[in-house]
Amino acid sequence: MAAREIDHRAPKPPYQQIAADLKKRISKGELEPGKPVPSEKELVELYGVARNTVRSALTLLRADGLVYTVPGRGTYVADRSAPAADE
Amino acid sequence: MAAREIDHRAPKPPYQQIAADLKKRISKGELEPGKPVPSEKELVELYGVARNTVRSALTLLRADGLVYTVPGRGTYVADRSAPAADE
DNA sequence: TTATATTTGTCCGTATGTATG
DNA sequence: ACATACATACGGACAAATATA
Repeated sequence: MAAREIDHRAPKPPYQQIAADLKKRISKGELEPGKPVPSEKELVELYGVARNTVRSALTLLRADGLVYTVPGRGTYVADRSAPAADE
Repeated sequence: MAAREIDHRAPKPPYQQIAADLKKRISKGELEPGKPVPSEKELVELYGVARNTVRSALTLLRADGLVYTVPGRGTYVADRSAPAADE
């Protein structure tokens, strides 16, 4: 998988572009429920941004309930049948 | 107002301690709805942490709908009658 | 138990951009 | 143009959780 392009001069900041890209990959089924999203380190290399930027993107996906994270293990695509609204 | 103490060795990380402290001050009425929370710069000096740490705390309060932020102006205590669940 | 590797969690310092007044 | 305040990003560091050897 080639590096995915991030436009640092686009109106949308990189962390939002990355979040949108990952959302698309999830909705397309490229990233399947229960399976891990690439590690932060891999996403850093994939998008060519800093780790904090990747983490900001993942924070958005978590807020949307699209993924969940297990410390020390990784971040996984959430199961649609278990929506995480709030609480 | 003396510096508010943050325990860097406590189980809760500083940004959570700060969020909890600000929540308490809001619930006590020390920080009133519609009125500004201290600026990030002031919170940095008050708690003796980095700006990013203060911002992490404010992000939690925003997620709880307790405060809202206006770029270039400041962060304000939300009005309880207008709860911001999501969207 | 200890050690090591991987991954996420937290924090710091700094730089630059955007919005407001 | 300037000052203030928040937004985003970079890079680096160490801690904590997990898994494996």
